[in-house]
Parts: sequence; C-alpha cells; structure tokens
Amino acid sequence: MKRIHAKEALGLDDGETCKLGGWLQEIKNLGGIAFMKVRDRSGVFQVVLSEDEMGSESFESAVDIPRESVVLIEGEKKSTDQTDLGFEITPISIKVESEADKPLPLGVVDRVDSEAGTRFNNRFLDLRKEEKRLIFELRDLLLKGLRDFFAKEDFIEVNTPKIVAAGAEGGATLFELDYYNEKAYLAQSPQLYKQMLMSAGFENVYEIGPAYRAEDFSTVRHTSEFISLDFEKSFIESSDEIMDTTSYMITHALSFVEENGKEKLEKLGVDLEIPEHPFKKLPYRECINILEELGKDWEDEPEIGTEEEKMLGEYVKEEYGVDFFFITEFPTKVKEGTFYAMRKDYDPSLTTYFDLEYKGQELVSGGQREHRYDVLIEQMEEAGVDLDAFNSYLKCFKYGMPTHGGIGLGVDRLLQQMLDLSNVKESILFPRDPERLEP
RNA sequence: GCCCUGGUAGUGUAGUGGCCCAUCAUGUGGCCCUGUCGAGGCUGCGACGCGGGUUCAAAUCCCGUCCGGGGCGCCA
Repeated sequence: MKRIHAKEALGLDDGETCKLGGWLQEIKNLGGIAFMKVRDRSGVFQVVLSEDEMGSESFESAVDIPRESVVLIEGEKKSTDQTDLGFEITPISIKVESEADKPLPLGVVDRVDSEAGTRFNNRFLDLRKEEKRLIFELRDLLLKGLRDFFAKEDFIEVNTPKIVAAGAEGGATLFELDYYNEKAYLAQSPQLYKQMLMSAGFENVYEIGPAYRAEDFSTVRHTSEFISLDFEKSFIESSDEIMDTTSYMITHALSFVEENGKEKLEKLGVDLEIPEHPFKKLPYRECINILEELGKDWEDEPEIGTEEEKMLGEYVKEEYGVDFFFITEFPTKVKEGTFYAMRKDYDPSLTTYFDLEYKGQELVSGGQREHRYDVLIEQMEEAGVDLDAFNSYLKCFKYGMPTHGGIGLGVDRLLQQMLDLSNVKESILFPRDPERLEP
C-alpha cells in the first residue's frame, strides 16, 4: 500500500484502510488506552491504541516507541470530532522505520524554549516545528513571486561565477581560497559580471545566488553567506528607472506571497502589508534635515547610521504610512569604495545611488553605473583600486557599453522583515556567521 | 575591529561568599490510570564551560581562556 499524507486521509471513507507515515510527536498513555500523535508534512494525525483490542504485548511495545521516531501506520480511518483533523486511525500494524535516540538534544514539542544557538546546532530538529517550516515555505513563495515578475518583464535569469579573482569592493571582506595554487576569492557580489553582460547585449538580466562577506559582524541582519537578488538593465535614462523596476518587483512579489500563502501567513500571525508603487523617495540630504528636525545632533559629519535608519523608518511610517522608502542621491563621499557608481552631471558630489529601506532596515542598494571608460578609470584611480586586478572587467567598457544600472537585494533580509523575524538567520536554513561553520 | 552581556542536568532556568553534596519546569526511568490533546497522580535520574588564584569557606569574588547572545562600525 502506498503511503499517503494525513490531509489526504481526510478524504477517505470511514473504515477504509490506509497507510500513513511520519514522526512520532508524542504518546499520551492513559493506561489501557493511549494516543499517538504522528506528524507528517501536512499535519498531525492521531492513532488510537487500545490494550483490549491489540493485546498487552503490542500495546506495550507501541507506547514504548521513543518520540520523534519515524513510524509507518497501517490502519482504518475513523471520523471523530475529538481531533483537529476530524479523524483518527485504528491501527492494524505499526512499524518503526527509524528509532529516535533519547533524550532529544532539542525538544520538538516540549513546553520549554531553547536558545538560538542550541536550535541551530540541531537545526534538523528545529525545522521539524511547523512554524519554522512555514518560514521556508513562504521563502519559496517569495522566490517564485520574484521570478514570476522577471519573467513578465522579459528578464533572463543568469548565473555568474562565485569563485573569482577580484572583489567588487575592498579586499577586507573577501574569503580567500586556494585555486590550483593561485589566490582566488568567493564572490561578494555578481556586480562586475552583470555589467559585463550588459556589454554582451543581454539588456535585462537577474541572478538569485549566494554572496559571501568575510565581515566580522555581530548583528541580527548580517550573515557570512546570503542569497542576493541582483538585476541589471541597459539603455536606462536615469536611476529612476531602476527604482521603478525595484518597487514593481517588490509589490509584485509580496502580492504573490499574499495570494498564494494566506494560510501560512495566518498561521505565523503575519499581517502582510502590500506596498503601493511607486515608493517614497527621500534624497540623502533631505533625510539629514528630517533627522535634525527629529532632534538628531551630530558632532562631526552628519551620517545615516543604524540608529538613523530606524528613526527614518519610524518617521515615514508615521508620516506616510509606508514600510518601504528609497534614500536617494547618496553623496559621493559616502559611496567612496563604490567606484562604478555614476555621479550626477550637475553635481559630482552626489551619486545616482540609492538604498531601499524596509521597516527601518537596509534591503537594497543600487543605482546607475558609470559606463564611460575614461570616467570609470578616473573614479577607480580616485578610489585607489589596483587597475591590473580588474583588466578583464575594464575591457568590456572599451568595445561598446550601453548605459545601465541595477540593484542588489538581500533575499534573506526581505524575508526577515516581511515576517518580522528577530534575526536574519531565522530566514536561512543553515546560516553562516563568524562563529558558525556547522551544520 | 571596538563595546555591552551571558555560560548551572538532554532542554530552559533560580541561586551574586557559609542557609547549595544547588531551585523550579521540561525531559527521561519506574508505577497507577480506557478519550488524551500543555492529560493527571506517585516516585526515581540528571548540572555549576575550562585553567589558575583569593578565602577558614567559591556556582557566587579576581585573572586568563574557550564558547554563546546583542550593540556599533560596515552592509544586502
């Protein structure tokens, strides 16, 4: 007999036999009668064990099965109003496919909390909890929603190398590795490759892939390995086009999640607000003014740091009732390392670069790139970049490069903020940070 | 990199110099219980991260070390 899920058994007639399988969540033994709670992907079903009907020996061996063992139950379906799913199983046979050790290093349904470190050390058990699995089912919907948008907008999905010879930014955040006796790095960003594809004439591309940063951080919004969504568009007139695409993309993806994940969102208690296109734009300089009005006082140069981001997030929420807003026209000084950022013609102290903030946290960074070879070289020299390391990148600017721009978005952060998760690591199956390489 | 916090049974905690051969819960073992769903009752098991030091006395104070959590910088 083929094994079916608990939800499917719901459709069976009373008295029909079926085979169900899953993880033995708990046994409530009342003496003479006992109830097994078995969990599969679709839900938790109940198996009724009666000593009178089974005989003492099989009753005793059944109630002795350790929690979280994998069991296969063949039995008769019986409707009842005494369980959540509306039925229970009277077993004909109970097979232990894989017995769980005792005690569990992490309780799946225990009435005590566990620390995040303990949970991540035993992530396979942690992920058995419905509320954890739902995060990843919603992540799946989010990625589907994003891909759905790009398909509609005529973008092609690409994959660029993750083993690279040079980084997009400074060297301090690069993971170094040995590449056939040559020095190589894990890619921080697909930035330079996306640009080369613009020169190749692909026009609209996007990539969803890992990015690596060797930063020594300790925050709830950083990880050493994250999934970056990057897109790049050619023949743009200004960075406004990039911002437009970004806000369409996000409204589309969040609507997709809401439409297809209503029940999941509800189970997690998330009230997902779908933003309206276009998103609010606040120039950097204006943000500084707002912050000053809010009572912010700088000793030196005014800057938008983490605290300021949160203040601005609260401000736009109150003032405009929105979770998303762009900080535009980043000063060239703030974007010092970003040598490929195009500056404003009318004021080279400003760039075309912007950030997108979601609930007071940085989610996206992007802008128009400098496509003019000579200007790019100047900016690289100014940034103190070793030009030789970027030969293969620079070459593509010499033989026909259209105007272009794009963004990088932290997918894990988007999910984190969307579901109000306390730490970005909760949105990653097996997160990496300076202290964690396993599991 | 700087700063703040913490490490006590499998899990989560109480205990800040003697009242601690360490509290409670959960778990786990044994026993009782025929409709549980945070089942219930009785009973047992199980821990002070590591190394030094101070003291008559250290889970508690000091130093070092290892390992968590968080803030800032930085960033997606």
